[in-house]
Amino acid sequence: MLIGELAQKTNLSRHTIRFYEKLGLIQVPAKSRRKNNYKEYPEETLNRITAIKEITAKGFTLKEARGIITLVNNGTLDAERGRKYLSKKLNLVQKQIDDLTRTKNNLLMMIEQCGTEACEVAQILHGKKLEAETA
Amino acid sequence: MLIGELAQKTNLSRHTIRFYEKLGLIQVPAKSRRKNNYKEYPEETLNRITAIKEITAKGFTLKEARGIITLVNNGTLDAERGRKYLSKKLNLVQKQIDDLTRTKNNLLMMIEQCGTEACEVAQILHGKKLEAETA
DNA sequence: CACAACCATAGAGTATACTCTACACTCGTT
DNA sequence: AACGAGTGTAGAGTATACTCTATGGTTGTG
Repeated sequence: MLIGELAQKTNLSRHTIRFYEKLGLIQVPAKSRRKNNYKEYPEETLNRITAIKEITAKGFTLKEARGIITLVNNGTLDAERGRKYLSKKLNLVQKQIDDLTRTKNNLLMMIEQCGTEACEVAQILHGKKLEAETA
Repeated sequence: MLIGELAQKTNLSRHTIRFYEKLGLIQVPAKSRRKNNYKEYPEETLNRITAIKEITAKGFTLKEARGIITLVNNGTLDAERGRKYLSKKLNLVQKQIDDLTRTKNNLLMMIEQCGTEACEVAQILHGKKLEAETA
C-alpha cells in the first residue's frame, strides 16, 4: 500500500511515517517500489506501527521501541533479559513518579499557605523576599 | 560582581547564566557595565537565581519562573490568583502522575508475565506476534 | 610584550518527537 | 495539455533547558 493509505489506516501523518522511517522504526525494502518510485508498504508495516504505538504508549521512547522490536524479531529477548530491561525502565518511571509526587506536595503546601498571608510566593518559595531588580 | 564569581557562587555555568539573561530571567541594567564593558551583576542577582532554582525545582518551567517572579515583584499576585495558578499546575502534575502510574502498572504486568512463557514482549504488548519485516 | 585567564556576542549543537516547507515528479481526469 | 491530488527527498521549525563553539576584546603576571 502507498503512504497515504497507510497514514489513513494508522492515523499517523505521512510526515510522521517518514520520520519513523528515518529513525529506522520502519523499513521499506529498496525493491518495494513501484515503477514511479512510489514506496509500496507491506502489510506488516501496519503491525509494526501498531507495535510502536503500544510500546511508546507504555512509556518507552521511539529509540527504545526500535530496540525492543529488533530484539523480539531476533528472538534475542529471553525472560531473563526481558525482566532486567523492564525493571530498569520501571525504576526510572518510579523515580519520575517520586519526583512528581514531591512537586505535588510542594504545590499543595503552597496553595494552602497562599490563603494565610499576602500570598508572597517568593516567601513560600524561598523563605525571604525576592529583590526587585532595577529593570 | 562579574559573571565568573556569580557562576561560582550559584553553581551555574556562565553559559547558563547568559542563557537565563537571554530568556529575561535575569536583567543587568545597561548601566551596570564596567569601563571595559564587563557586566557588573548586582547582589540581588544571587537571590534571583536562588528563586529561579527553587521555582524550577518545584516543577515549573523557566518561562513560568519568569512569570511568577514578575508577578511577585509587581505585587500583582494576590491570594486568589496565586491559588488558581498553583491549582492549574497541580492538575497538570496530577495528570502526569496518573499517566506514569499507568505506565508503571503496565511495566509490572509485563515483568510478571515475562516469566510465564517465552517472554514474547510482542505478545505482551500487542496480543499477537510482530511480523518481521524482510530487512 | 607574550601568555593565560577572563569577558563579550552571536549562533550552532544536543535530546525527543514530531510538524511543516520547499521543490519536483507522477497520476488520473477533463 | 492543464489541473488537483498524491508521492519523493532534503531540510527547517517547534518546544525545553541547556551546552558549547567561534571570534575577538581585556586584564594581570612574568
